[in-house]
Amino acid sequence: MQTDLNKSYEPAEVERKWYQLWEAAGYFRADEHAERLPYAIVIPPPNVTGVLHMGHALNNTLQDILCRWKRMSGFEVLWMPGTDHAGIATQNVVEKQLVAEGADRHALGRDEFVERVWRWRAESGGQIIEQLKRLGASCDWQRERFTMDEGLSKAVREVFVRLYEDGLIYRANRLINWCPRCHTALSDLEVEHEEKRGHLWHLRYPVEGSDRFLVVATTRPETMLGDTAVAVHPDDERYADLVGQNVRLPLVDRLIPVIADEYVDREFGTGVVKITPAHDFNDFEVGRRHGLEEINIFDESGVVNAHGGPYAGQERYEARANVVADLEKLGLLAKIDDYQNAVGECYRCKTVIEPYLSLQWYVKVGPLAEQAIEAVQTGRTRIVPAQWEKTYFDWMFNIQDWCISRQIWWGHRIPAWYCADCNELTVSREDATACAHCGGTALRQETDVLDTWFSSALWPFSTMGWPERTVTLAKFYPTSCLVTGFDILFFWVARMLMMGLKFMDEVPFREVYIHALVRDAQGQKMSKSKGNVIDPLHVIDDHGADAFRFTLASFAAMGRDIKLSTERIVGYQAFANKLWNASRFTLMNLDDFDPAGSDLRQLELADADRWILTRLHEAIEQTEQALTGYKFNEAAGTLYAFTWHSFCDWYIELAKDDLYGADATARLRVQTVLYGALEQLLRLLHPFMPFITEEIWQALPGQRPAASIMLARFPDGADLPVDPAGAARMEQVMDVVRAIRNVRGEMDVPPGRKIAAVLDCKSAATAGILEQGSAAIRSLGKVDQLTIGVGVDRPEQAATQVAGEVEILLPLAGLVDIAEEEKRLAKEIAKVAKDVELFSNKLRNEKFVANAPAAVLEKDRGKLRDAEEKLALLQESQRKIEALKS
RNA sequence: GGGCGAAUAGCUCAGCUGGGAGAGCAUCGGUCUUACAAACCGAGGGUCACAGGUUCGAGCCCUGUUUCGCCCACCA
Repeated sequence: MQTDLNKSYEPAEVERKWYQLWEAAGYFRADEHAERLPYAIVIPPPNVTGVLHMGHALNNTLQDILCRWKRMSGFEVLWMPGTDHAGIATQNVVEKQLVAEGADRHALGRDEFVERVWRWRAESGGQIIEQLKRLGASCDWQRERFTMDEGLSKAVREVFVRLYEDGLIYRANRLINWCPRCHTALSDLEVEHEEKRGHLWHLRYPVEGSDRFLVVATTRPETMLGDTAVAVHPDDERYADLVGQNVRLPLVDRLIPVIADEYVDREFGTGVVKITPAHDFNDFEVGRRHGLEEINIFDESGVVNAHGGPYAGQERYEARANVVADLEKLGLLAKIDDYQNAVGECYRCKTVIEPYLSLQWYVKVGPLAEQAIEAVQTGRTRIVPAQWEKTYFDWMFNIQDWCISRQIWWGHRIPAWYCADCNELTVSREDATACAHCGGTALRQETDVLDTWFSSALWPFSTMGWPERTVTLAKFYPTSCLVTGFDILFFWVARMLMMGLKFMDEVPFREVYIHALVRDAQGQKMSKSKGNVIDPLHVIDDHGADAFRFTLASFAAMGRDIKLSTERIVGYQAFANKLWNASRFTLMNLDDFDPAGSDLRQLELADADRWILTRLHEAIEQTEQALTGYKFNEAAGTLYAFTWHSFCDWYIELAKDDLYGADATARLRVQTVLYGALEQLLRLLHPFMPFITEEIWQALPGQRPAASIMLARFPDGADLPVDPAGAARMEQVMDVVRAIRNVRGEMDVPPGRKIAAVLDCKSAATAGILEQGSAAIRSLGKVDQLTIGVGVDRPEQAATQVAGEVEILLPLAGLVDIAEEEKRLAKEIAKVAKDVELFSNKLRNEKFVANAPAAVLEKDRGKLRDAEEKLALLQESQRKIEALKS
């Protein structure tokens, strides 16, 4: 007995070997000219700055499972990979480098800086691609794209210009979310609201020409420098007489009006609100309604500007402290309450957002959203699990125009040029050289770049060569499925739907599978910039990629959070090891076996064979079905249970008798079944555990139908001889073995100790079945003297157990003492008696009998019958034991 | 302020359209039985968060409550 497999499974070497081979052989490549039906997935492009974290690992494992499964199922599979330029995140990374070198981007200048970012990318960007390969991702790497590629940039310009020409892109001077650290505008989505402890300051504003004060409540006292009104509710009688009058704004000594506006909540605070149109979204609206001046008191770093008078030059929090102190000195600080409210933060750097008045570019999303809503409503794109459709609709129905301009340097520069001569705007696909309006050549390009998500939104078609009408697009668009986390449902999924429908007249994907997020121990979302990531590469190093992938697949069912446990990974590592050893066993016994010379379907099978093949058939069907419904955990569970508990625990053990016996025909039969079952099992497992399955598959004897398991066909249950009756017979034999083991275990009979057993059957048929399975009963039950029959001679002193139609009698002589058996019987009887009680009560219930479906009734009646019979037999034994004792 | 999710064995979690509560790990007992001690055999362990309701029957459906988490939102 020998095998090519090492004594223990060493993932590192195996993984490296096969991945290299697969890639070199071109097995990941998609052929757009192929006849086969297409199956396409575009990868959610990780940030080029990214390092593989648990979220990526889960996301890409699931995609790889789908791709490998579909590839094996006969589809032409395109898994399109690539990375995202991640404007702000990447700029931040390079800026930090510059700072470390004692430089900054402004000193470098724009062109130089952008050059530097490209260089950074060439040198250290995209390491995540290599990490995805460690995971086993079968992407078509030759097609790898980057959102700043020439082709994708062309797509971005085309889309921008077309949207502009359609009136769906416009500029507006509004209050936007400004990050004072990143120095750029952000979209609403890019602001994260964080509940924070703060204060509510009550400030007293003197009413002009009176000795009265109006007390306003604010969470941001420093913004009072930019107040241009004080507002009360129109129906608030307390202040009715003051509307139209002025208050004198302290510190800056400016007269501002008291206005009335519905926006004010009379119940909150004092019912008086200071209005700072340039630094608060509500106040901005109020200001526009009342024609108030908008005084911007900050510069782009959040430092008070010249409008802040004496506070000019102070950072906003410094100014806050000083304003409060100064007001207090003047006796104008009425009180300070503790207060908790949601503060907006930059999603990239967590700096508190400053509402900031500026001129920005917007996409008018209403018309685009309409189509995208309809596409999901009509099922042209299906979101799985469907609960997310509600979230999608809620957002889409209330969607706001999208601020797309960013004041950073790394990204797609907006293709718009300003004419110095006529002041008009030229928006152009090509770099403009002359004004489209006056022909002037004194043009200056817009310095803003586009939101990174603008280019991401085009990903499903820009990566396939759009705006050219490529063969790739014709073959693979719309894609089959998008696999992603819910955190980017709005950022990305919704926008891809809008852009796909607008520019391709077709949804970008037929299905969206939304999986849970992997969070850290605190339940915090893991993210690239937070630095709270756990390195999946360590997991792969320690436990192997296959075990890791299998773990992730098993976790995939969870609603929203996944807290990865090392224990589970260790458990699945043991599973990989189990598979490895079962394969070693099989191979050890196949040296004289040639698969070509023997066919499963031609064999005269034994019940054990029928049983394992029937179970395998079920496992195949269940796996297929689970994957179709994106129930990765169910598929993993099915495979785990079949492999370990059916194939290893039972079939391999059953096989040993025939493998080591004298009957050459029996040996060949079992070899054929072992080989066939294992070979199919490997293919079934391959999408989940690509490396170990390939390693074992390649070690199998004989000729295989494909050069790699990843090119082999996914198992088809129809190829297997299925025999439920044979399987059921085997189950009867197994029940007897279980019963014997149960008694042995309960009585602490050492596994090495052989015992005698008498099986008293109710029918000759049952006796016949057990006779067929007698070898299994002997070897698995560790029985040396076995008697099977109907109404056989019963030993005087015996431990009794009942399995279906069989009474199992294990002679006690010399085995254990009677007291032990008495205890065991009492326990067993109590258990069965509970069953009898349960079912007889149930069946005595007239309403139950009247209402329950016939099938349920029949089942319960059968269970009651079985329990009663079992109870009677056990009680009979109990009586005998009692008799013996006395 | 809306919306969503979670609550099941000591731990981490499954449980699909309602029909006698499951897995892995951990625990206890017995084993180095020639693929595997990363293993084998056996056992114990749950008022399915709480309170009502619908039903012959509820972990599952309905109502309410509590705790935790997330998303969205312009109440200073």
